Amino acid sequence: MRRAAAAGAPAGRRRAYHHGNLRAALVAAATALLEAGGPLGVTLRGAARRAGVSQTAPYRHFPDKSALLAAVAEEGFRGLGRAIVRAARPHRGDPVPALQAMAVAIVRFAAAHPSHYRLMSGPAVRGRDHPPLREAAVAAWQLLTGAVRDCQRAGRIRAGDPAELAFALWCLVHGLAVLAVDDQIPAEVLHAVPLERLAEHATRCLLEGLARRG
Amino acid sequence: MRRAAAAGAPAGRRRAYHHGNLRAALVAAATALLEAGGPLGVTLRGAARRAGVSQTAPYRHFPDKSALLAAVAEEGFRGLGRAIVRAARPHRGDPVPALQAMAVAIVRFAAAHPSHYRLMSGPAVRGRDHPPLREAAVAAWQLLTGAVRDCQRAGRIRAGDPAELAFALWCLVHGLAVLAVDDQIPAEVLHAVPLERLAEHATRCLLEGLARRG
DNA sequence: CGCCACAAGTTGACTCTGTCAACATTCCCT
DNA sequence: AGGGAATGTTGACAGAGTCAACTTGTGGCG
Repeated sequence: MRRAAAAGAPAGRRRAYHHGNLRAALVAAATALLEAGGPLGVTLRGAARRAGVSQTAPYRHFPDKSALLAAVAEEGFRGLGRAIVRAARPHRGDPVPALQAMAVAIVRFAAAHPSHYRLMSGPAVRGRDHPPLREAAVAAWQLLTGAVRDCQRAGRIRAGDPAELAFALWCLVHGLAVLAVDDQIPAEVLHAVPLERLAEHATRCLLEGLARRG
Repeated sequence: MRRAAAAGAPAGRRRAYHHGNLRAALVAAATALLEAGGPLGVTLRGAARRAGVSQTAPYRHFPDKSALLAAVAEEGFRGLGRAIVRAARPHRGDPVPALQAMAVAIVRFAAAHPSHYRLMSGPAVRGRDHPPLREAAVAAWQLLTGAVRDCQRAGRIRAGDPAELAFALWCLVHGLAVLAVDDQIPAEVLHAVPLERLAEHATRCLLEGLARRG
């Protein structure tokens, strides 16, 4: 029973054994399932089916289901990081708008990939159990801290531990993203103002509070 | 096979049929499972076992598992509302500290009942599908809006739609709560400042931003 | 060049879950 | 007292995660 050519995985440096990079194919399959059917739609067996292998083949690459989910979430954080960087790029040398653009980008990312964002920030995967995930998440959020530091250097945010100040912004943005993703934003709020405006508005409020106190 | 006395449910007005208020017993059992084993530990059959009935008995009271979870989440929102009210009580006539105390109470509630808070704000139950849940959630958050309105009346927060202003605060607090619950607060932040201080700090920043602009 | 140990994948099974259909029991109202 | 509806049980099904044992392909070593 010969398998009919690898499923188009981008071929890592090491031409893999039987399948041609099953690991990546499984992550891709799980991601597809996630976007299609939400966190509950992701299933080890389903991912295996979609990758064209038997149900237990994934166990050669992931110790259990949560490891697969962690890999998917990790990829998500990488994507989030890219989105943040991309959003900040046009605002070089203008730290406050850059910070604002980053915040909006996070909310936009969540809205564009709700299931993915839910997985990243949800209980299905505890970051502590998966160091690479942890690192990817921290790296993404470090971008915010860096931007806060830039604002401080420009005198647009008061002095203080940038991590702590960025943390407030992080909470705000994450909270908004999570509410959006969980469809918990009251209709009367959302009708009045589109999501991205909400993000701008809220972050502006906080930034005014974070500005140098007179 | 006679059942051995109801399991101590608080006995509603109508002495129930066989079990003695199975519905409430199931919600209690599911809540216990939730607190013990997280969202994944909650199981229809497990709740039934814990309530001392057969696996399919719950279907006489809930159309499916998510309805049970919704009832648990609804109860959670009621508890959250009580906690908020209780926190604000000592600050009558002092709207800003009251608002701050409410914000802290929300974070404290989340930290005290992490799995419960996760369920309330998670994907397991979509509020849209369960009107009572929706209402309980809205009622809890309305408390924040009311407190913002009080602050506006006292001239401590600038004019504007209180729902919209409260929304920013809501995002901030919810984001902090969710991060705490998901164990995603960086250790260096948490070590420096305990959770409740973080809540105070963040809300103060936002409140300063929400104050009358000069 | 041939062989062998190991990595990668498969088969089959077990337990647990949510859910349905059919049946039994108990309560309340007339 | 009796009947209908509310309540609960038994038995079964498919699909999930996971383990043990087996098979197959791969690269390295003699």
